[in-house]
Amino acid sequence: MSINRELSACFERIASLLEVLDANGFKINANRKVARILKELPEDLGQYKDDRKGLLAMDGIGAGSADRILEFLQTGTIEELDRLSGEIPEGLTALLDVPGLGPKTVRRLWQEVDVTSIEKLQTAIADGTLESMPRMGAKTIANIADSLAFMETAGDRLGIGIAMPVAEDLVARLQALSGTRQITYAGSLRRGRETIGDIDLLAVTDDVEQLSTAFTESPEVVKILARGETKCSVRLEQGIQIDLRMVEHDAFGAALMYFTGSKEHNVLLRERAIRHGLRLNEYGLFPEDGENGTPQSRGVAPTASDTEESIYEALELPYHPPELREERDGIEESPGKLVDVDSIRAELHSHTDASDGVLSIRSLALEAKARGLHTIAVTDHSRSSVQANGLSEKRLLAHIDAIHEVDSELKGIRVLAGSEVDILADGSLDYDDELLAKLDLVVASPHVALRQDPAKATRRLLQAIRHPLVHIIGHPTGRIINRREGLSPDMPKLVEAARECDTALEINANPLRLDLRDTHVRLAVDAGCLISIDTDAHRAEDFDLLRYGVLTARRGRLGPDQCVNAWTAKKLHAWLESKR
DNA sequence: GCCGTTTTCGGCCCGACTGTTTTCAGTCG
Repeated sequence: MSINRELSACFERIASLLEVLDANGFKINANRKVARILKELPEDLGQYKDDRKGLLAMDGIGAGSADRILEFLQTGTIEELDRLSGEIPEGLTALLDVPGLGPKTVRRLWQEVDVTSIEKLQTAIADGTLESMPRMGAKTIANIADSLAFMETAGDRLGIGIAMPVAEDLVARLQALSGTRQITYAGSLRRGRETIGDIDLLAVTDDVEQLSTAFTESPEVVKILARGETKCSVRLEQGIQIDLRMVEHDAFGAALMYFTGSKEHNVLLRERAIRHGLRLNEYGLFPEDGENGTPQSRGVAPTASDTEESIYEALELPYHPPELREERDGIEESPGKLVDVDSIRAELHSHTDASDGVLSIRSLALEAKARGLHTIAVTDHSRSSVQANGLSEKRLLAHIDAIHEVDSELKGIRVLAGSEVDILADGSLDYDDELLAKLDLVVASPHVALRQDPAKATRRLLQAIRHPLVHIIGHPTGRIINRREGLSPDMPKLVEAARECDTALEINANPLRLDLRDTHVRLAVDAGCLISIDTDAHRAEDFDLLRYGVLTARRGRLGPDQCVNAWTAKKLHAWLESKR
C-alpha cells in the first residue's frame, strides 16, 4: 500500500474511533476530510517529510493534522491513533460499516450488551440478546440481520461501466410510463466517478403511485429499503442500491443539483448562500427571512430553483458541470471549456485480429469512419505480449504494409500504422528504433512488472516518455479498478517530462482502466501536458467506451487544446510527424 | 479539527424516512 493510502486509512480510522467515542462531530468530519485529501493526493506524501508548510498549504489540513502526518512519516506511528485504539475494542468500528448502524447504536451495542464485532453481533441476533435492548424492536433487528447477509455478498463499489447501463436502462423504462414527465440519473454517476456506491434517480411525475410502483416492483428488485411520498429506495439482485426521488417540476434544478452532489460541493454552495442572505436546499434557493420552518413549506417564492444554471447565477458563481463538483474543485474558479464526446475526432489506440482484437484492419477503419473520426491508428501489440498474440518484427512489417494499403483505399479517414509497444521492466521498448521509426505512431504501454516499486517505475516510465520515437504513453500505471493497483510512479515528475518531450499521456477509456485517473489528469492539465483519450478498442462496441474516458478527462479539467484527439487532422498529423 | 470579504473565537448544511414511540432519535445522503 502506498504511503498516501496508509496515512489516509489512519485518519479514517481516527475519525471512526472518535465517532464511536461520541466526540465532536465537526472534529470527526475534519479528520474524514483529511483522509479524503490524502487519498486523492497525486504526489507521494514521502516528499513532505520535512515540509510542514507544504502540508499546511492544503485546504483542510491544519496544524494538528500536519503534525500527525509528520509524526507518521518520521516514526511510522501516530500516538493519538494508538491511544484511541486502546480505548476501544478491536473489531468495534467494523460495525459502523453495517448499513443502518450508526455511531450511536454501535456505542450502545458495545456498552449495553458487549457486542464488539460482526461475529458477536451475529451471535447476539441468533441468541436473542439484542431483543433485550430498549428501542431495539423486531423490525430493527431484522434489518440488521439483512444488512449482515447483504455485506457477505456485496463487494467493492461498482465500476461506472456496470452502473451506467443499469441506470440508463431503468431511466428509459420509467420514462416510458404515462405519468413520467422527466427522469434522469444524478449522484456520483452523473459526476462521472470511476466507481459508484449507489445510483440516484430524480424524477418529475404526475402519478407518484404509478412511478413508485413501477420502480419498487421492477423485476430485478430484491428488496425495498424505503417507500415514502417523495423517496423510494431499492436493492437490485446485483447488490446495487437505487434511490428514486420525486420532485415538483419547478424545483427540478435545485433537486438535480442537490442529488448530483458532491456533498462537499453542496456544503460550499450552502455556505455561500448563507453569506449572501440566502438559503439553499433541494427545493430551491430562497431569501432568508429569519422565520422558523422551511421556506418551501411557508410558501416563500424561491430566488432560483428550476435549473442548475439559474442557481449558480443567483449565487454569482460560474456554472460547474457535474464532473467538476468534487471537494477538490473550488466553486469560484471558472472551469473553462472542456472536451466532450463530440469534440473527439481521432482514435489513436486500437487493435485488430492481427493481435487480440476481433476486427480486420478494414472493418476497424470503417467503424471509426462511421463514428465521424478523421483518423484511426491501428496499434496492435508488440512481440513480448505473447498472451495477446503480439507481432514479431516480420509480422509487423507486413502489417504496416497492409494498414497503408487500407489507408490508400478508404476515403474520408486516415488509417495510421502504429503499434502498442511494451515498455519492458527496465524501461526499454519491445522493438528497436529502426523498426519504430517506420511506424506512423507509437503508443508505449506497461503490461508486465506492474508491482515495481515507485522509484523503479518512475525511471522506467521516464525513459519511455523521453524516447524520441514515442508519441503516447498508454495506460501509464496499468491499474485495473478494484483488481490491481498498478504502478505508483512519481506523477509530477512524469508529467513534467511529458511536457518537455511533447509526449502525450493516455486516458484509457476502458471503464476497468480509466488510467490516467482523474486526479492525474488534473495534474497533467495544470502542467500543460498533452493528453490522448483512447478506447483501446478490440471490437466495434468498444468505441462506445469513449464516454467514460471523456468523463474522466472532464473531471481532470481537460480542454480541447491539450487533447490531441480533439485536434484537426492537420494539426494531429503534424505533431505525429514531428517525432519522426 | 479547521477556518476567517464583519470573526484568532465561535461557528461549522439540510431534509426525508424508519422504527419505536406518543414527539423524536438515529441514520442516510
